[in-house]
Amino acid sequence: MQRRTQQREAIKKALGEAGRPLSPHEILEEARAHSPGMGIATVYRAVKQLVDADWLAPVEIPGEPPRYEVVRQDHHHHFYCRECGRVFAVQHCPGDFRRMTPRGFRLESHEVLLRGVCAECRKSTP
Amino acid sequence: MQRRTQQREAIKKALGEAGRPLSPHEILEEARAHSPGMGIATVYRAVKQLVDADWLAPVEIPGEPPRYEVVRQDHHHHFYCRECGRVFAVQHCPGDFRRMTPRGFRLESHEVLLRGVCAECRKSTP
DNA sequence: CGCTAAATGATAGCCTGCTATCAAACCCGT
DNA sequence: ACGGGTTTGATAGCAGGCTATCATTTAGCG
Repeated sequence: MQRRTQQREAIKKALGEAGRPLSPHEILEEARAHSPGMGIATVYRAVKQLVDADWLAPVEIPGEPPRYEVVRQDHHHHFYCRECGRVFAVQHCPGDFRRMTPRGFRLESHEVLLRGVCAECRKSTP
Repeated sequence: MQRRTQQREAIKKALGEAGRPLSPHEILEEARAHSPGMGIATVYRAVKQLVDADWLAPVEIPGEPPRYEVVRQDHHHHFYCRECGRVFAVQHCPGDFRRMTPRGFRLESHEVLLRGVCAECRKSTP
């Protein structure tokens, strides 16, 4: 059976507090604040379990390792900052993707990725 | 200076005739029809040159090797068939991404990826 | 407590996509 | 047709992200 370990708690805490999707390495860094000495293997193991348990959802970005965010009900998309590499959730999906789908194709889902510079990076590098 | 070789011509022909973005391995397969015995290294070399020359544009898909399509003027997006893995260009971008951008962020570009099953795969696997 | 199965950390290994290397083949101006 | 620099094909090597392995530590039931 599943045990409640210091490490897994630290990982869940890190993801919950971040408020944005984190990569495995970001998770490791944040979680080490609560549980020093944690190894990367533990992060990968915990992430796999949490995804299987529907507590985490992967956020895929081309050419980047996946980020993971705590699952939420609302439909939303993401913003990728090319300066710091951080990913943020954004609201307001402009639906209307049926019309884009070619005749005869079955549309099952869609992804929107915004790219640019986040507010924090705009300040530091104007 | 740049020579006009059978292989590079075959690669350009394959990409031009495909009418959709191709991965390096797809390019290799198609180009071998025109130039048997071609090696994968030649494909990677040609693709790099053609991208630099603005004749090809990469199409990035999370967790997949990039596809490459002949550059075109119109703004468009892509459809990924989960059955055959082929990528297709689609029209009708639902603009309106300013409204999605968080306050203070600078939006520079956006990507829309539709996922589902293409017409051909719908027929063969209903 | 004491025990046992679960979890951890370190690290070697795997996988995939891509690049470097180099001898052989080829393009093309002369 | 010649010759020299370009291109090619084969393959070894690299990089990054992830998984497997295994001795050690630990949670938590009894």
